[in-house]
Amino acid sequence: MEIVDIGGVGGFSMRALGARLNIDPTAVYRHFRTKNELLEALADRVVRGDEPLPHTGDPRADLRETFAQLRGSLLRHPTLAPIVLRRPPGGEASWERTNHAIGLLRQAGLPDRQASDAYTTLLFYTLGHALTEARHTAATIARKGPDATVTPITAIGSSASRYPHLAAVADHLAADMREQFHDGLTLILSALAI
Amino acid sequence: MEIVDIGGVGGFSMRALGARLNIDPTAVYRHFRTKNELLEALADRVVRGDEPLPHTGDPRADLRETFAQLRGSLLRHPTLAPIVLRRPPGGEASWERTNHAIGLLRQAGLPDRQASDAYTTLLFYTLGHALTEARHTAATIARKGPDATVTPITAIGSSASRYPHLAAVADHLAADMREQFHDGLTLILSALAI
DNA sequence: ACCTGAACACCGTTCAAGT
DNA sequence: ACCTGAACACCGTTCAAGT
Repeated sequence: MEIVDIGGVGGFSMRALGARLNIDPTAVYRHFRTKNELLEALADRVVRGDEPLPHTGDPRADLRETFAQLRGSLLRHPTLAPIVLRRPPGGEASWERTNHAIGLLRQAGLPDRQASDAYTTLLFYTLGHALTEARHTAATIARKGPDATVTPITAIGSSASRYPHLAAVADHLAADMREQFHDGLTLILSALAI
Repeated sequence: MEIVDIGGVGGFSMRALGARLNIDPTAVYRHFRTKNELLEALADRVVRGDEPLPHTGDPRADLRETFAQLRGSLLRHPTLAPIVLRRPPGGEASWERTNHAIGLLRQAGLPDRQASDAYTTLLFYTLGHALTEARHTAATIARKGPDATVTPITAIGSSASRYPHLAAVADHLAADMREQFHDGLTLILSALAI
């Protein structure tokens, strides 16, 4: 995880891992069948995150919190985020979080079909949002090193005459993504009447 | 694009491209600075898609259509989908579609700030949804070859006792993803009062 | 049980040389 | 202007051999 956080997924190789562990690179194959399996184990740790799943008793608050946790964890390991999306469903931690979230939606009174749809919508929204933000963070780190301050997404550089609507809302598009994430979450939860 | 659609992004290499074109692999560097730049050009073609942007005059219908187009294009080139997400904003085709969609949201009466937020929400929802479906499609193709019928996502194999909520809605989670996509879109558009 | 080290079959990219 | 081909510095993975 250290190697990935510092050098990005691109900087992670079996040889780099071997060097970090003072071990022959091929020794890793005793513990993971392929490099991909190793990366997926890292991805599962990202989905789990550091904090315990929220249990305040308020489904709406807990739903906001679990998806905020997921977003936070993805942003803490930005270069790993695409792998979270790529890996097939089935990781231990992702099932844990899925089961918890669906439980909250059912607790909020949604019938099974709606709970399932709502979960899918919330998950995809969170993944898409976090990954786009993560992509930007990863690009900044790649350019300026791991300690660089991550600037807000730069305003659109394109000609205002070709893309007038885009130019009109450019300032808002560039605005704080954390706030945008929570606003979007609110939007979806209201639509669900939660 | 042919190489990528058949063998996946993993099967695409400068040497493979050279062989396909009966050309020395290094000749490609006369036309693209890096392999990544070449893949991003492909990703931009995926965002553009085959169909023209919808202009029926009904913002709600056009919004549904443009995001459905994007989803369709992503699913037609499933292994390229993660690259669409990874690349920084700025591709010609993606700006075209962004400008068009924001125009529709403004036409529907949303103020700039809300239009910006709504666009972000709709885009991330569509990307996340399509990419997860694409991931499944790509996995099926990798397992069974390019002509295999893509089966619906398999029901959860895990123990029902450990994840009771997940087991309860498993049938719905496994259901038709196209319908789920449109239901989610409806949910978000209603929340926007469009 | 775990690690080593040579080896295989690949990569992306650079650069001098050709036409 | 465009292509070639050798070369560089890497990859993931396998496998026989060691302890």
